[in-house]
Amino acid sequence: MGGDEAVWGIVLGVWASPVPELPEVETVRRDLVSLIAGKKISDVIIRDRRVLEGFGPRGGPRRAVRAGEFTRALVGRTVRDVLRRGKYLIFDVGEDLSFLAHLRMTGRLVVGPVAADARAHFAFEEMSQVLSFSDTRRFGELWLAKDWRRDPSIAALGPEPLDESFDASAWGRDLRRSGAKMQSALLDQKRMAGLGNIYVTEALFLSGIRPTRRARTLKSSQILPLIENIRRVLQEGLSHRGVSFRDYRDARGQRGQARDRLLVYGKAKSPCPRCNTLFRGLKVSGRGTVYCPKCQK
DNA sequence: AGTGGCTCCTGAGCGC
DNA sequence: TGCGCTCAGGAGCCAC
Repeated sequence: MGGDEAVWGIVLGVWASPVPELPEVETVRRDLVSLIAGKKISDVIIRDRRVLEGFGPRGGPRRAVRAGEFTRALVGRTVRDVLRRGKYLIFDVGEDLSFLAHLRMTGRLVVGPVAADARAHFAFEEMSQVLSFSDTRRFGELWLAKDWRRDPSIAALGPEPLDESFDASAWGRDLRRSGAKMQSALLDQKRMAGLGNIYVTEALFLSGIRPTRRARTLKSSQILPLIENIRRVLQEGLSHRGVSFRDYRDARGQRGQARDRLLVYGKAKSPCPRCNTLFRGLKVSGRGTVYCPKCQK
């Protein structure tokens, strides 16, 4: 961890530990397409088999994984493409098979020398560098799917906010029928895929909506601006290659620069740039958020 | 339907 | 200096 990050934690008065969201995962995806698309997998090393098991009820393993099954299924396959749905990465290795990755909180997928802390890594033919999956907190997962669109995690996801086909009016109607608080509503991956705490917090600030505001109390005139602001913060994150506080890195191991663009996230007790009122931090349904008590209603 | 609480895990902050 | 406690958080699942 770099010293500047520690200083930031102190300056902000909050130890923000954000995790990869849509812009960060999309940045990794784009990097991976240029780095490994078309490459043939020559070996898969699983150093920590829990990376394949995931978490089920009471934290137990979600899937039974036979030793070697994952490796045998993938060796000799070519990575045809790398796709993204929400915060999930999908490695297309054939009509009949994909492998999926979720970085959860601290996961990294980096192409380079084998990472010292890699839980797993993939080697490719005619390529000296490997794809390492490192993950300090070990919440991340890798798993196989015959048809990724039918994978239960993927199938449950809501629409992609940056898709051209995103149906704003249907989404708005659905949102305004929900009794959930806005912070929870936007974090719900079934309602919209890809948002996490950072971008939800930023989008609500830009929209003048309190995190605790009930979705069904929004005016219909607030829906389109909200969607525009969600898209704006996601695009801003994307164009600066994601927000790095502590753990996030792109697939080349580089930090993203979008942290400098954040207006509210992690800035509790700082003055609002619009009205100078001090931002307030609070928990909404177990999630930390920050808002301006004057600008956000 | 929404929420709270719990699980996985580890490192940072903090009280003493 | 260092130990032990608390907290954070994505997703899944359960209870209310």
